[in-house]
Amino acid sequence: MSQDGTGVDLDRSLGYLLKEASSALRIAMEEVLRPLGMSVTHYSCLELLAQRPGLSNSELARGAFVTRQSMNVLLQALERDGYVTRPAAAPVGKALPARLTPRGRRSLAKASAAVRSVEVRMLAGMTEADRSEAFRLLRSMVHSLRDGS
Amino acid sequence: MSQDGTGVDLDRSLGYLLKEASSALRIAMEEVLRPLGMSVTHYSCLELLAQRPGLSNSELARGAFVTRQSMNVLLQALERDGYVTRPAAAPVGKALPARLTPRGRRSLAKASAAVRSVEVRMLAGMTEADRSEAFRLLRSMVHSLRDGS
DNA sequence: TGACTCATGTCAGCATTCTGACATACATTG
DNA sequence: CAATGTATGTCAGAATGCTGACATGAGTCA
Repeated sequence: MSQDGTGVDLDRSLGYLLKEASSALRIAMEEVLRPLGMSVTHYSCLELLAQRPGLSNSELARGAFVTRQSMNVLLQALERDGYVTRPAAAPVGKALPARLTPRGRRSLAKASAAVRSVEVRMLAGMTEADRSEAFRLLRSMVHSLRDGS
Repeated sequence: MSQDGTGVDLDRSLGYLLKEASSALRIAMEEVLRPLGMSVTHYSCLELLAQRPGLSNSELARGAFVTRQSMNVLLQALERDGYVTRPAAAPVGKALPARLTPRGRRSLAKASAAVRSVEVRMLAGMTEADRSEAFRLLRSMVHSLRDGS
């Protein structure tokens, strides 16, 4: 509530609002994924593999915004439980291309529907033009942040 | 890259882009806060207390988007290290109003400057109108997500 | 007043993610 | 060819956050 001129005013900070939105989205996703026994990262991994079969552990990590070490832990569990398969040896380099098993695909189907409903809810009240604007603005922020100082 | 009609297309998903932007912001903030020995939640707590002195543990937790249990751990450490003070007994109810010590304020000053530079960088390339739009759109998403299905 | 509901602080245990480190595979460059 | 730089998979340990649980204080309502 205060305004001392030197601090970051949270109520006017786009960064704070961005974190708030992201937090709300994460909570909503966890809510619908919990009944399926799936975490957000878990779902992200399966969704990435469905859209881009053959992604490596490191690529999946970047796509899910976690470290490759974290993704490795998850991938090993998914492999052990039969949702994902990886070849024993790398066809090239060290990267092991991962693929969904039929079981993984079935598991993803339910989760994907649940997540889609969250996204639909999030977009409620926004026009098509709004969504385009949101895309443009978020892309701009990502780009500026990635560019380094 | 694929388009099977049933899945969520990550390249066109506003939710995915929101997560990407939030991740980029978090990484950028961690980068500038690390030299100060401060985590994002740590900084958030101090910033909240600077702007709204007397916030309770639970209120700080909501403001920093963590559970009150997590904030409690942090708050106890901050209290132990002399960045924050809380009265021994609650003036009303069980809520203990926390306040920054001079040391806490000094520590925050550097962090706040660092974080401000990140936000400035994120906003580079956006017009004033863009920022207003971004506010409106993000607020709309938060509101829709909070409203429940 | 007594029963109920809700918010809070806090403890304990668990899950997830991160940082640090190492070996390996490929590309680039001298 | 040898040296270097970059990317990868993986192991180990530490940090961080979460869920579950309990007791306490305040408000509501019959």
